[in-house]
Amino acid sequence: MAYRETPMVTQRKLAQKSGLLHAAESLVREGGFAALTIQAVASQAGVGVGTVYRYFRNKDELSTEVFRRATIREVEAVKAALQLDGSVAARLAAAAETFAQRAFGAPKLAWALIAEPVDPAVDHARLQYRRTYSALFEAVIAEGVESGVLQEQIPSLSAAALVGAMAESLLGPLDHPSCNEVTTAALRDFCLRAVGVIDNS
Amino acid sequence: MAYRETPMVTQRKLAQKSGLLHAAESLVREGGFAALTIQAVASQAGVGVGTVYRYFRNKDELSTEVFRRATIREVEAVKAALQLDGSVAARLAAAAETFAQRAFGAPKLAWALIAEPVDPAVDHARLQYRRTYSALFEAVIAEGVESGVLQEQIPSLSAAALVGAMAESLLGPLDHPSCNEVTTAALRDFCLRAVGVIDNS
DNA sequence: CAAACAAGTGAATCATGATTCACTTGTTTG
DNA sequence: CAAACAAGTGAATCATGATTCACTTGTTTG
Repeated sequence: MAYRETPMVTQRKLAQKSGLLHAAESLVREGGFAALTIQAVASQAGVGVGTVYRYFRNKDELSTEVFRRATIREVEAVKAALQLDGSVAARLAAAAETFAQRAFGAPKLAWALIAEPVDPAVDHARLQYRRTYSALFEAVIAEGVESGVLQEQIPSLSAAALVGAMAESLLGPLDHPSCNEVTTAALRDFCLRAVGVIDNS
Repeated sequence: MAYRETPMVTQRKLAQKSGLLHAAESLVREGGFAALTIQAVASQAGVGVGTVYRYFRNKDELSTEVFRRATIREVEAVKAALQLDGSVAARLAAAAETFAQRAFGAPKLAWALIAEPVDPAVDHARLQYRRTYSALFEAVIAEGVESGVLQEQIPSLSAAALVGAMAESLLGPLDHPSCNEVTTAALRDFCLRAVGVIDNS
């Protein structure tokens, strides 16, 4: 009879892979993607380097996966804010605040995801997710323009600009942590003005 | 009597260095910083690799210098626009338009300067120049806030956000070149709204 | 011209991590 | 238990460009 993987082994393999991903993410949280070497992941996870290659085809696959998982959490949080009940302006405000607050909650990780120089493969994933963010904002901006609560504009361009503004404006505050509340509010206000909220009070 | 460099030799050395920088920049214009290898620079300039090391301590010094020279041209153009006669709004509009139009004039170079994944040394220079841009905008925004033609805001944050918005929003258009005029105008309008131009017409 | 020096050369070496692979250890089945 | 297989191992190898250095060529001076 042939060898067949038992549930126990399957379980262990899943745990091992997830352990490697956790080890990798914790390295990135501490030292950015520069700290993510196969050696470091292996020793952090308490296995040999060869073992890492049983779970990931190569380093790009591992780093990209770490990036993807961390970024998806952020995207989902922003997405949830944009889908809250409320006016277009209120939802955009919530999204900007969510993005900023979460970044301040894990500054090094935020920096790694947003701006650290990384391998081309990870950078490619970064561009993809910028487009994902952009698409989320674009939909809400388009809705606002159509319903007349935002000024006339090209939603796709405004959305990309918004993503750029949110990312770049946090770079300074992220490593000179001043008053996060004030920064968050200022960024939110910048975004609201930028999309031209029509105030009919 | 000791050997002493004659003016002719000094001349030739200056020309050689400038030739190497030209060769390097033309490589970047074509293929970004990824195309900037010492081998390529040497063969493009028609010299041996060893010669490159007589003019630049190492690769970082060369790439950083190429980046610096190209970026300074852009910074100066934006600076000039911001120092034009005219209202705060008009100057900010001119700056955004200048930035966009120049980017469309040399898309690959713009991409290399703005967003290409590069060595840490070049990336460090990039961060520096983002701060330079930011400082230019910050001064004008602060002026606008003080004179009451812009809404209340934190000039340093708004300035950084503006720089991020300009950079990010062009990334898409730069490689799917659509109608540059429309994009430029839309970016300008975004920036003007973002800084809260108070319209007292 | 020849001594003294600097510029130019490119094959060989180095540096940094990723990746491999021959081997060991653990699991499954009859 | 032993055959059949997969997981785990880490020292050795590889890949990619940067960098060096022993040597050649050109320049300057008396």
